[in-house]
Amino acid sequence: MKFATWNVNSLTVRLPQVLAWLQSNPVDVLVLQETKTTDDKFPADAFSALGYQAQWFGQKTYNGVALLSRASATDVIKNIPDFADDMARVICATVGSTRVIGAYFPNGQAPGSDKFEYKMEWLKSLRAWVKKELELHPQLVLMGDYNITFDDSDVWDPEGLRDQIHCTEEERYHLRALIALGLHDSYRLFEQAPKAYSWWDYRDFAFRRNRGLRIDHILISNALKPLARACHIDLAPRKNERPSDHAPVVLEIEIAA
DNA sequence: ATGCCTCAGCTCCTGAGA
Repeated sequence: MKFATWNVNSLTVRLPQVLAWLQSNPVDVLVLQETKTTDDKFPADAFSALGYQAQWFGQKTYNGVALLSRASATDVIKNIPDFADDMARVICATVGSTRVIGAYFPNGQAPGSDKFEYKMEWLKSLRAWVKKELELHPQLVLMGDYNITFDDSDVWDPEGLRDQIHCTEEERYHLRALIALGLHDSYRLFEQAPKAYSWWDYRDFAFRRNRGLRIDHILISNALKPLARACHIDLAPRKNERPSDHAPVVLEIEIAA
């Protein structure tokens, strides 16, 4: 099976690119972030025409997530249970034998800000919930736009961005705490080229200069780790004419679809 | 440069993203 995550920065703008990408990359599960559209406008028919079922959870202007799958998705959860949130950030479902969580982690804006505080609270609640999900579902994939780098190797300018948003010790603590639940950064299970990123600022020719961050991750549980076969970031969509600022991340894993 | 680009919306400016 192949699992992928992509922050599309408006599904309205990016729908043709997502459909084209799925046709050349027929993954089994794709989770989307920043759909930025209300549920009544979600283009479910366009995905079903390509053979994908969809689960979606959106809102006006900001946030919004979706889970596309070839096989049917069951036991769907939207947002973190027991965490009151007016932002649409999480979609979770069982696909085949695997529990899949797609998440759009809060940005956090700046250390010390109210939004940073919200990010910390959200991360704490996410972890408590994922812990329970792992107990119920040993085969689990947690993927999405984490808005956190693991370490300097995920950052184009580690010195210049030290302690800046996405690179603070507090954020990285929460990321390591997720790992400590029994999860693995599937990207680093394989040899990767240096300076590999999943997001580049729209400004200042950042993509052309490869000034980016690796903030989109696919974490897999202990039970799935020995089955992982490959993980890569697909740079092709970032070269499109009107690209998202994020690139998709794809995991290949030896489970029957 | 509290700048640079992109997107949504009470749209010709502003807030937010990362």
